[in-house]
Order: sequence, then structure tokens, then C-alpha cells
Amino acid sequence: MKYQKPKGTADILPAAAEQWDTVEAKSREVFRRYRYGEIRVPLFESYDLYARSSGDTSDIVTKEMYDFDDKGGRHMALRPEGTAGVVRAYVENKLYGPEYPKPYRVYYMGPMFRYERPQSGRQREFHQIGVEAFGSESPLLDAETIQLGVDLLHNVGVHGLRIAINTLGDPETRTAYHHALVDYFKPHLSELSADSQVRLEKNPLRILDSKDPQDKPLVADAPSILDYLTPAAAAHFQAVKDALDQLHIAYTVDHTMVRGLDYYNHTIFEIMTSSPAFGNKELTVLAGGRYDGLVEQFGGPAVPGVGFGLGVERLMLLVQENEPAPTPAPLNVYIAALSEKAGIQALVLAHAIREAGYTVDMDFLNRKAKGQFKTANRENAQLVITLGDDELANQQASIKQMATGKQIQVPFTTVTGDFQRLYADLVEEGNN
RNA sequence: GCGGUAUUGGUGAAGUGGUUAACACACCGGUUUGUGGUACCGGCAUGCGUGGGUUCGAUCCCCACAUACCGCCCCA
Repeated sequence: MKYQKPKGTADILPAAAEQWDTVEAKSREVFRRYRYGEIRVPLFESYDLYARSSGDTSDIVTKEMYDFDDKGGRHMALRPEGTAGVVRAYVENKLYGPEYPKPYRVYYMGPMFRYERPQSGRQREFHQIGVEAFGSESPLLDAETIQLGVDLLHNVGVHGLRIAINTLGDPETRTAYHHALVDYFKPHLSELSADSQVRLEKNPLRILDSKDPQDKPLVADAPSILDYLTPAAAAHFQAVKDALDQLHIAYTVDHTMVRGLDYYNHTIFEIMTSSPAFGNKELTVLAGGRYDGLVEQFGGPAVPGVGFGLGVERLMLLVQENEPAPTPAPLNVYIAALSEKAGIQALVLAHAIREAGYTVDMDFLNRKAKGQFKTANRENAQLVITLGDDELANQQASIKQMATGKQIQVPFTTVTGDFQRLYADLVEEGNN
């Protein structure tokens, strides 16, 4: 084969695309109810935009960015996540202005790019559906955002969710906790796994969710961030939990949960589910949190924000499990043309029928009548119009109801003039 | 970035160091004139991911590369 798709990319063929379309349509409906509007931002931005917001030591920046220099010598990158671009647009378009509602809510859907080793549910070009809400630091908005995520997943037919939440606190909390962790692990440096020894330097929080059995006993006794929250941060987290309780959203607090992106603070959350599609392992399908301070970092005013991102490929694996066979759209009319001249007439009739709002297909391979009927049958056509020499001579179409096998003659002028009525009569009769 | 497994037609696949690469499904055609199913008959990979090498000869052995999947890292 001469060309192959780039590693970690996928062709989404019509049958699958239809399922994607359904999921996207259902998502938009949920967003509409929550008063989120769509925003479309560039697929690539300045490299610095992603590098600064994600954090210089994050894996996304250090090894996963698809970056390139354009012909003007600008260092650009394909977006690895959605929030940075949206925040940039929020600032650049001054959407924090007094004329805009607060919170200002937007959603996006589209491809993201990360240079990673592909696995199932994990690609180099993948898709996310995400939301961002700017301008309120209310914990109620955190809770609403989590509720939105749950509603979204339920709406597309995914259930059996587990919701984990945690708080990263405010900057003061983070500094204090960071010190506490380093103080705790430093004396045990040699007992840590090689990976975690590196993590202690780069990002001590990461040690907490290490899967290495060597780290587990140490992590079990590590200090919890929940003990280092400032009073304000603790109050915020408590308010989020209270709101979730009132919404009857079951959650677990996982104080070892961390984030791959540096800009998060206060509430973070993940919605997970286990499924045969993931080898019965629990996999995160939606994740997000609060990012107060990011807008300011991008040169805007001190506007808080909260949002989430949802992995569409992972979601589709779950959706396809529930409804594996999308029903093909039925064909209203198939036109069997038995000569070149009849083909031209078929084209004319097909157009008239399409204008009347019906689906039509016809033969383009000069096949014999039998072959054309076979195709019509396979496409589940309700009516077949046969055009041969006789029909052309009489200016009448032979119309067969496939369900009953009954065939009648109808003048071309009736087909082109009032197909809706003709169709209603024939198909209704066919059903009786 | 590291480790492992895999790669035969449109699909599922069998197969062997040696002249015609099973079988099934799908598809196409035929079984007398322009009609759907079934049945029967016929067609359908000059090729076994790509490029090298070993060999008298490789789809089968060796090497490299590519891609997919699994684990690690990390993540949606």
C-alpha cells in the first residue's frame, strides 16, 4: 500500500460518522438547556500559548506537542487541549466586558493532537467535546458543571458512572502542600521507584497516583492535601460537596487525584466508567476542574473559570457497545433504467422526486434489470420505477411496490407533478 | 520514549522453503427476451505490510522500517 494514515489517526467512515453525528447532536441539545453557546477557535496557536498554560514540565509540553515553524518563522503548535485556545479567544475578544452575561458559557467540539504512543481509546489525533464557564467563582458553578457532564453522558446513553472529585486548593494551599510532600518523601528517596524519584523533582503530586507497588506503602501514609487547605479553600470544597449532595450526585473524594495540566486549582473532577470496550478497566471519559487565574495569566482581568473535556473516541466505544447496529436510512425510490436513453429520463425523474423531499437512487453501472432490482432490494427500497423502451414510448413509469410486488403504470407528469400524493397512496396501500 | 505480540484477497481466515496460495462470507455474472428470494453454475490475491538479505528457489528463515494491539510513562 502506497499511503497509510499517519500513526495514531483514524478514518471515520460513514456508518461511524452517523453515530458521531448523533452524539454531537445530543450533546448540543444538553448544552442548549444549560445556555452554553458554541465557540470555534483555531486548531493551532502559538506554541507559547500551550506551553505556558499547560506548564513547562508537563508531559504535554515536554514530549507530546505537535509543534512546527511556519513559513514566517513563527513557532506554532497543533492544539493538545481545548482550554488554552478558548481562554485566549475570551481575552482577545474581550468577552469579559460588561455587556456579556456572567458566567460566560461556551462549548467546543473538535480534534486535538498529542504526540503519544497510540492505544485503544487513545490516539494522536483525537476529539474532545468541552465546556468552559467564565466569570464566577461560585462553588455552585463547579457543581453545575459536574452535573452538566453527568447529564451529557446519560443523554448519550452512558451509565454506570463513577465520579471522583478532589481539590487542589488555592495557590497558598498548593505551596504549603508541595512543601509537605517533599518533606515527607525526601527521607524515603531511596525507597521510591525510579519514576517517582524523578517525579519528586518535577511534580511531587504525581507520586500520589503512582501504580508502582514499590511506592504504594509510602503513598498510603503520605500527607493529604485536605489537611493543608486554607480556610477559604476548604469552604469552597465543602460547598461543592454540599451542592452535589443536594443534586443527589454520588461521588468519591480522591485526595490523590492529580491533573496533567498546571493551570488547575480548587475543584478537579473525573467521570470514569468501566466497560468491556476498555477491557473492563476503569477509564476516565470526562475530566475537568477550576482554573482561576488562567485568564489573568493570558493578559486578561482576574476572571475565574471552570470547565471540562470529554474524550469522544472513548465515549464512542461506550456508545457503540449499547447500540451496535445503526439502522441504515431506508430508500424511498430506486429507479431501474434499462437503456442509455432511459438513464437520462431516470435522472430527470430522480431530481423531481428529490425536490418533493424523498430519497432516490438509480443505476449508474448499466446493469441488467435483475441486477438493479437486487440492489433496490438490498437498499430496502419501497418503490422501484422501471424505465425501458415501452415506458419511454408511452411516457409512463412502471412503479412497483416492493412490499407487495404489485406494479402499476403512472404518467411521467404525475411523477414529476405530485409525487407526494403518489407516494402516500402507494406506500399506504402497500402497508395494508 | 521503553518493552511485548501481530501483519495473507472487499471481509473472516487456512497454509507450505520449491512449479495452480485452501475454505467460507461478500460482491459480480449466468441458468434464453426487462423485475427482488432460494438453488445450481461460473468469476474474483501473478500476490502473502514495505525494503533489504540468506538460498538454486521465500509468503514461509534473518535484519531493518511501517502500522495495529497490549503493558509502562502519561492521559480524554
